[in-house]
Parts: sequence; structure tokens; C-alpha cells
Amino acid sequence: MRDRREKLERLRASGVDPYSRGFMPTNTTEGAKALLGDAERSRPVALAGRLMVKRLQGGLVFADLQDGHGRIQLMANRNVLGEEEFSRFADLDAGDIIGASGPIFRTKRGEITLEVHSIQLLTKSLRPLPEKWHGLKDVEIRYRQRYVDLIANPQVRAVFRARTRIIAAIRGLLDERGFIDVETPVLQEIPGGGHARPFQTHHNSLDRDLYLRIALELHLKRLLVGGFERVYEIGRVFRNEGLSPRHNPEFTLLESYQAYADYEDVMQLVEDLMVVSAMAADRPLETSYQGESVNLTPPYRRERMADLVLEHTGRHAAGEELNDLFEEHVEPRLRQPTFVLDYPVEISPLARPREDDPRFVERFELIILGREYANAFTELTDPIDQRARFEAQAAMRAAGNVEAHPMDEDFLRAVEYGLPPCGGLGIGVDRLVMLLTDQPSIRDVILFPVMKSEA
RNA sequence: GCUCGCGUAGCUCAACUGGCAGAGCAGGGGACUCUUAAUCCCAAGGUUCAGGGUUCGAUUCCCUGCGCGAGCACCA
Repeated sequence: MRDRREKLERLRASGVDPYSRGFMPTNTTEGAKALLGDAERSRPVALAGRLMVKRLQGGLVFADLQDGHGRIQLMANRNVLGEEEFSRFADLDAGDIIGASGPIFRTKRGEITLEVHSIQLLTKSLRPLPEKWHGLKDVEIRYRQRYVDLIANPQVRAVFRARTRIIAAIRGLLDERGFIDVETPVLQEIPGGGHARPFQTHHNSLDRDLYLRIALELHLKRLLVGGFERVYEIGRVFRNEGLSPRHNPEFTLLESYQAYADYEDVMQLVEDLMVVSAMAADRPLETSYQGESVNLTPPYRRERMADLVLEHTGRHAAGEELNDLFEEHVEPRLRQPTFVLDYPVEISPLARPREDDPRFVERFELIILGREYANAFTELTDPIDQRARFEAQAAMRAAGNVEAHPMDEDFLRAVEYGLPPCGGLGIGVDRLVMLLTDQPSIRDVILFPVMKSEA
């Protein structure tokens, strides 16, 4: 650090701007490598990136230049560059961002290399890079200073590129099927659509408390009332809960709603989404997660919750007890993709009851490796029933259950205008990305995860 | 919030039952015209997370705090 500050001042004194501009690369490192083909030398190209490793060898300097796409070796030759520019090149530090120009050729060892004919220092780096061989391992620094993680660990960049591709593929499929991509409020008066403690905030000029949304559901359904028949949103939601390898207080949720569909149709959609997502992540359907093999090839097994609980525990149960037994005894044992069907009505205040047995609703979750990846139902469209469900939740709330669903009169008013029969879906995007990039922690798929204050 | 583990140089890691805190890489100086974890020589680099305690002596043992991780709780 100190040495580099001094070097910075020396550079300035010698008339070099250590934070210059005006350099435009003609190619990426990968593009430049491809340019060579079978030729001995290419036309001159201009590349820009971060200098990663420097190897001095007398009158030659080899260095690796890293850009957003990859790396290429640079070679500077004293006899080609001239004494002055050669020593300027040799004086560069690992971490500096530079522009380099010259033709591409192959070294005697066969490495595709740019022969440096001119260089420009674009940004001087004042801090040393992590160890070149072991990279950066300290997870605390990796998460707090993700920029360093991304410089030092190319596989981390690959994970986040895969994340972006997965989300693009999801959008692509939904767009193609006529869903429209919408944005609904993050700041809400009534944080509904799920069971979770919200973050509270305050609007100063309205002098009113607001909450960060915990789900997307109720606004998306209002849009179905309004006449949009297929909508979806991929957006950040916030839940005021503990942290774990599977929980970050802010995370990305996909929710979609499709008029005139039911949960059977949504199961089909989920299977299709899983396939396009895996493809986008370059992940085969027969794959593994953290060493455990899993086959994502549809169709997925479909089982009623009550049947699964009976099978695993020998017990007939209903209501919340059924769900508790399921979570404790069944869910952890469901390793291959399974649609668990027909949840108790008590824990599903927004879902449509089964006609043949109103103790249950037309709801499913997709469980893979003991974890939930999707939650969906045939939506409740009866405003009278919906009001009764909210009132039941409000009673639980009054009894001290802070996560019971709050009453939302405006939502009820919307449903009273007429919500078309529809199927809704929610998918935790971060957890899906974890599965498809084989990452053990949600922090590995969120660029800047929530951390405690730095000491 | 609870339990357990971890915290040593910029980075990756050592340091026996408590006995002078070390190496590699990075950074500094030097040699070297086909290296690619370059190599070789020289010098430098520390609040051992913080504070307290036990001890002749603490990186090591004890307590408290902070941070990180895992598990639990919580989170349908």
C-alpha cells in the first residue's frame, strides 16, 4: 500500500496520469485469442483489463491480462518496445488496469500471446491482490468485499453469470407464453401474500409507517382483476428473519399468475421452467447437488401430502398437525423432485379448497433434496370465502401470531370485482440458482449478502 | 436468541504438553530474452480479532466482547 502510493507519486511526477482514459479496446481477450487461428501473427489489436500476474525474465516480461471474459498472456520485449516503455511496463503492478496494443502470436511454448507494442496505464491499483495460486478463501472477505472475490476467483464470476442466464431463461419462457413482466410496490401499507415478519420503515412527508413487501402475490392478483390474464414479477422481497445458508433477509422471488389455469397447469409450467433453467445454467438434468445425485427430468412424482404422511408415519392427520408431521418426517426424505399436493386449508389462506374435500386446498410445493423450490396453488377467487379466511388469520394475529396474514380490505375489494379463476406460482430464485450452480450457501449466489457490521 | 467451531503478515497457511511468532505468494532491491504457481540471491514485513485474568512467561489455558461459519430456533 505505502509502496504503491509512492509509486503513484513517482508516476505523476514523470508525467504519467495513473487514472487516465481514452483507451478503447478492439477485442476481448477471448476474441483476440480466437483471432489468431492458424496464422503466425494477427493484425494488431487493443485489449484492456486487469494485470494479474507478472513474470520478469531479463529483457522479456510476461504478464496475464484479465478482462470480463477471460485471460490472455502479454509479452513485452525490450528490443521491440524500447528501453523507456519497457521499463514502464516492467514497473506495473499486479492489479493495475491497463490497455495494451499489438499483434497476437504464439510463444515457443505455444501460448497465444499479445506482443506488446504500446501500453497505457488506465487505473493504478493501490491494494495488493490476493494470493495468485490459492485465490481468496476467507469467506468473510469474499462476501464483504465481493469485488475482490470476483477479481481473484473466476469460478465465482461464472456462478453469477449463470444466475443471470437462469433468470433470463425464466423470463424468456414466460414472455414466450404471453405473460407480461410487471413491477408492483415494494413499499406497502399491508405486507401480505405470505407468512413472515416484515421490515418496517417510515415515510416522512406522509408521516406513515410502511413495510417492505414479503411477497408479490396480492398485487399481481389485483392485476388479474384488472384484466391482465398472465402476469409475472421477478423481484426482491424482504423478510425479517434469521440468516442461514438458505436464508438471506432480502431475496429474489418469482411469482406468476395465469387466468383460467389451475395448479395442474402450474405443475406443467414448473417442470418447463426447471428444464429451461437447467439448460441456461449448462447443467444436465441428471445432475448432482453437493455430491448427492438428483434427476431433474420431468415429469416429477406427484403425491398428496396426506398420503405421504401416512406412508412415512402411519398416521392419519389433518390441519396444522398434518403439515407439522410432513415437515418433520417426510420433507427431509424427499430427495428426487416431488410435487407435494393438497395442503391443509388452515395454512393456506389464499388457495382454493378442493371440491371433494374442503379441508384441503389445491396447492403444491416442489420438493427437491428435502428443500422447497416452488409453492403454487389454484387461487381462491370467492370473495366471501377470502374474507372469512382473512378473518380467521386476523383472529390468530390478535392471539399473538405475528406471522398470521393481515386483513387487506383493498385486496378483498378487488376480489369482489371478480378475480378470474387462476393458477399462481412462487419460486425462490436464489435457491434455484444454488441448486443449478451447485453452491452450498445462498450467500454464494447473492452478490452482496447481508452481513453484520464490520468490527 | 441458544449451542458448537474458528479468528496468526496484504493473501494462503505453520508454530509440540505454555518457552525468542515462521514459510510460501504479494510488495522492495538485485540477476536473468520464451515464461506461464517462472527461477535464483538479498533485505523488509506482526496490536497473533479486542479487552481482562492465571502464570516467571500466553498465539497456546480461563472469562467477556466483536466478527465469521455450522447446527438449532425462526422462516408454510
